[in-house]
Amino acid sequence: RPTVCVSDRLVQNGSCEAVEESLKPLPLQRKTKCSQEELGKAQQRTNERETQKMLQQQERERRKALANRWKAQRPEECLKHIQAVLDPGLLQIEGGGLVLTALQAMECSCVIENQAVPCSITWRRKTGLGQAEEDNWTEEPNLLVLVLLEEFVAMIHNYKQVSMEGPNETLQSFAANVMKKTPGKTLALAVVELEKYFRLECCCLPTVNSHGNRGKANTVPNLSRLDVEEGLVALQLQTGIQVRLLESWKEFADFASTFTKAVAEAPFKRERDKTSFSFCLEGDWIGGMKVDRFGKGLLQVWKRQIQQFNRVSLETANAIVAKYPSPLLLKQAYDTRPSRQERHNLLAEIPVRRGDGVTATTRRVGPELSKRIYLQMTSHNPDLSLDATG
Amino acid sequence: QSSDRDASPRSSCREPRAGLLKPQFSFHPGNFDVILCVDFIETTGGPTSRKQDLVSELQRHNVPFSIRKLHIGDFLWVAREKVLPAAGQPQPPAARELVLDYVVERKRMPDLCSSIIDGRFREQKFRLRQCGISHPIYLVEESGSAQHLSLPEKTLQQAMTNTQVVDGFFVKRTRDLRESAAYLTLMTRQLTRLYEDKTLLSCTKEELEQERPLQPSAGSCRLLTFAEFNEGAVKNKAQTVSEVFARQLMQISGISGDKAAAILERYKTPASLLAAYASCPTPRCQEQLLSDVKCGKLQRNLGPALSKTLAQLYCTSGPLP
DNA sequence: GAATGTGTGTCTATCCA
DNA sequence: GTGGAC
DNA sequence: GGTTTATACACACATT
Repeated sequence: RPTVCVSDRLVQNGSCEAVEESLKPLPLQRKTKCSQEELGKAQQRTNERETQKMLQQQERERRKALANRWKAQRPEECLKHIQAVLDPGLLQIEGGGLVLTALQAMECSCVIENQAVPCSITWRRKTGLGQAEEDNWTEEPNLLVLVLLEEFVAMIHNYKQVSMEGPNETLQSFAANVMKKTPGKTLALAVVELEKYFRLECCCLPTVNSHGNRGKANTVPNLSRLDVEEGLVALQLQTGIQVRLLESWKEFADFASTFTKAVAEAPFKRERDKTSFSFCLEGDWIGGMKVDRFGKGLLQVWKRQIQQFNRVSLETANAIVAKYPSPLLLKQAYDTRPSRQERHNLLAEIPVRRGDGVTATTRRVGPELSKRIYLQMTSHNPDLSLDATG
Repeated sequence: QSSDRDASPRSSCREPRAGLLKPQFSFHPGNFDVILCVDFIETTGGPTSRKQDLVSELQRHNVPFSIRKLHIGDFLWVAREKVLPAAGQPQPPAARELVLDYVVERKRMPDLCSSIIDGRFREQKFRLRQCGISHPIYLVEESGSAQHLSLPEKTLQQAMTNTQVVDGFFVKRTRDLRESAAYLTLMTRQLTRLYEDKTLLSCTKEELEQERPLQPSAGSCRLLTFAEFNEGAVKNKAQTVSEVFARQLMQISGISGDKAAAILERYKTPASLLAAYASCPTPRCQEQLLSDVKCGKLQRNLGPALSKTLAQLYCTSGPLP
């Protein structure tokens, strides 16, 4: 199907049906016994009003709750409903405290908990459904993991040594383990002070170590930046995971803050993208025409409405609007044409003057555009394709 | 190494048209090469420019590449079938090409700035998201981001992280053009390894949109022909009545996407709206017809002012002011 | 939305009869 | 508890 | 006669 974003908009109407339901039982009753009838009427009115009030209040409260939840996702307030969850391992690293400081400087709450993944950050959002104070949070589908420099270097090195297919951990296996522990989450990695490692690797002699398998065995000699890039590209192509290389802990703190903001604003932006028309962002899109309270400018609006069709030049729109200076006049013209062919070609022969003076060539609107405009003005099928060759 | 026919800048930039009409074909392992495609703009900034450095770097790394006019993205990779020269034919038949599932948008910091300001940034991301390629990549060159750009450093970092977190794009940061070339080189090599053992099936965009069950780990994958991809990124898509109606509504100031959608929710077509206006017993009723249409977030009234303006537009029998 | 600031208009709230 | 406010 | 208070709050639109 064509790329229209008229797509899935929320249809949020629960109130109308209920109201109509309550208004239904109102048939007239014959007068037989005055007192009873009066009583019944009164009862009916009372019940009716009670029902209406109840439903109205329920709907109003529901709408307010929904509105508040939507407001909570706006860029300005969304951070206030977010809490960042830091693994204590982060704070035990030198410079890890900067992350806590940076996050606390933002207007989001911040807690330290043991995470399933060491040195990771996750985020929670207040649902807003909680009438009881606090405690209902939903996990955001994001996970940011700080990879210790030594482990990162080791994993790059292990990937380089394709010969040894032992238990040596690579970025891929590391990522796989992380995602196994946190199903359904989008993983992002960060590494700090890799450049410092390279500088030390150059200046100082390579510290040759026994090939200890597990992590803490440190710097592997002769790791080049190319090796790192190789490993990163491999990780990208095999898992789609991206690794942020940072020069300092300050940069990591800034990145964590930026990342937090992005996570907080993500639902808002995604919802907007869903429920907005794609053509608003098209490069040649022009904003609405200003029109005063008595209709000055509506002719320009009408002309620009004609230009919303594909392949309509300014001159063509001018010609059509000159012939039919309002939508209603065009519709009435269609109504007075008895045959379908006449309606299709109503605008086809309208002359369109192109160019200036000597080079002026006069053509016509043409049957193709004429038909498209006819279909647009008269069809009751919203999904009808105007460009279909039928 | 395998220097491509199109690798020389002076060689022809013909774009293979084969494949558009062919319903389906496939490449089998060993019968195709992976080639990096470079957008024409990335190499022709003029002789005074340093754009040729990229070509030099790619040539220095023996990267098989081809320079073309890409209608979206700056780099991508195609699998080109190996064609055997037919007997007596000076030129082998036109090689068919399938575009791999990765596309790169290169952005230098000044470009990123201007893109964000004039709104092209969002538009590009939208087009990349639905161009038919599953893995868009933003290649950002932060050439000493300390430079005074028209936007603060913090803003740009936020934009890049948003692209990663919100849009789900892969964001590769690079220090300069040389590192970018190195990245493209590595990508080319590893993509070659990734795809060389797979069976590549040609596929249309429509088929791809309904289901793409094959992830890059499967033994085969369905890919667009380069011709369909590149043409599809520029051609005007078919319009529907409701889409054009929404665009028409938004021609008047004050009618935004949410407002137009709310109106469309009640009257999905110009005909139905005109019919509703015709059913109104009084002009007063016409003015208020859309006044209580619930708009946007949750059910905010369109209001009497816009309702009246719309009534004027669609109910005025004589010429419009 | 990049981020922030500016003006149109509705919306919510009172007070009071 | 409704509805207007100049 | 036929519009309407007063404040807050959005939204559409315009700028560094």
